Amino acid sequence: MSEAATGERRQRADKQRNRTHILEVAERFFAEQGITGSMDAIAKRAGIGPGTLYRHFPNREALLAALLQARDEELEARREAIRGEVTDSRAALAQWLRALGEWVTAFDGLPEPLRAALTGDTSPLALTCQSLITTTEEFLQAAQRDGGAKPWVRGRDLFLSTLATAWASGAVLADASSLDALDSLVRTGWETPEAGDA
Amino acid sequence: MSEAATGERRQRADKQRNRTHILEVAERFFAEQGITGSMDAIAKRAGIGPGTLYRHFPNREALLAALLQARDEELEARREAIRGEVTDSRAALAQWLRALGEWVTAFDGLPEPLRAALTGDTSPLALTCQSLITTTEEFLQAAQRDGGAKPWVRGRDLFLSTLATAWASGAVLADASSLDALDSLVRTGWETPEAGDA
DNA sequence: AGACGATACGGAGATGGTCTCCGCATTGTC
DNA sequence: GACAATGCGGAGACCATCTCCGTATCGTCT
Repeated sequence: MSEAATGERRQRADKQRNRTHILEVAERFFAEQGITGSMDAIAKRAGIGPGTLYRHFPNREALLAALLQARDEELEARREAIRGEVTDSRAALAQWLRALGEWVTAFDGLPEPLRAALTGDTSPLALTCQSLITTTEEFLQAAQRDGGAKPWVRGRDLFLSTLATAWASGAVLADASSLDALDSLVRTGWETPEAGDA
Repeated sequence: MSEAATGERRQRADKQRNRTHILEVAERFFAEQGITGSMDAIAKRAGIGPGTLYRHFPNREALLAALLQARDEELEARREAIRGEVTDSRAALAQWLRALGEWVTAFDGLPEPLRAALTGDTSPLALTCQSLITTTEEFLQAAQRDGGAKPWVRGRDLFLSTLATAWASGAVLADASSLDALDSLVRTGWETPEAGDA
């Protein structure tokens, strides 16, 4: 009864094996085809039946949430790196937002369910979003204390902006300069003017 | 051969009747349910078969494009009103962007296909987008001539920002202040600082 | 090792959506 | 009133999501 401590029976070995295998396959699949690809196709590629896929992850969102949780750790590492290396709080916020932007562009179409998670609150993605907003809030507050960011801006708004920019960037494949333009548009929005700015 | 001038045969009366009827029904439907609602449901509500719907509009985008073309006229009227009434070019641009933002929120989910039309270029919505970008460009250039907008901003980027803001605003039902926050974030991006600003 | 209960798997199929095809009805003309 | 030409309707092909249950596999207990 060693598993009594966790209150749950230990799960079967094949189940665990299947779960990690599904995640590996889904990660490649989403990276290649975007997150709207057919679920049954993922099951087929993983060599399992649709029933098995859906027992592990009851819908696309749940699968996505599990995938992102793994990627979350990379982002946390990035956060710690920025905290350790970047002393200027304004630059730190900028770098964090950049990291966030890259993270959210990992899979094509990812911004959509993340935005939905902000309203739906019942989504398994909601937790991930919340933690990202919190981190953004921390960087933002530090920058605001040092006068590097405008005091009325909120972390949630910056997160939404990042999401929106990533969403829009799906349209600028042929025109990468638009992405930079949007980024700097937003950045001008939260940053305080440098001394000597027009 | 009075129709030879246009190069086409005059279409049957019932066809024309059906077309306008479909448009009326679809407009209400999209306004109520958002643009992702079932096409067959629209046909049913219009009292016609799906085949008829698809013969008039081969897909959702085509239907949307026809709908927006009608709404386009309202927006053009708005544009002329701004041109006539607002003398300050900076304020004119701001008002135009506001009108654009409202226009694009008329149907829930509209930003998505509009963004897609910017890349796909084969979309029937591409023309509409292009004309909106052109108008934005005109207001922007006027503002830039008068020193009211930063010279490096492009009309296309402002249009994308408006789209992105409208997209994000789907997430802020419970929190309307976020929408204002995003708007002002973007506005700070393109506007030149007023004299005496921080 | 063997047998038994619990657990997980697989895939057939229910449901719902997009879009097509073709026999039939409606229209406009002579 | 008859005859092309044109448009209509809806059955159904196709694809996606997600469920259900008979069957296979696993872990355990003797």
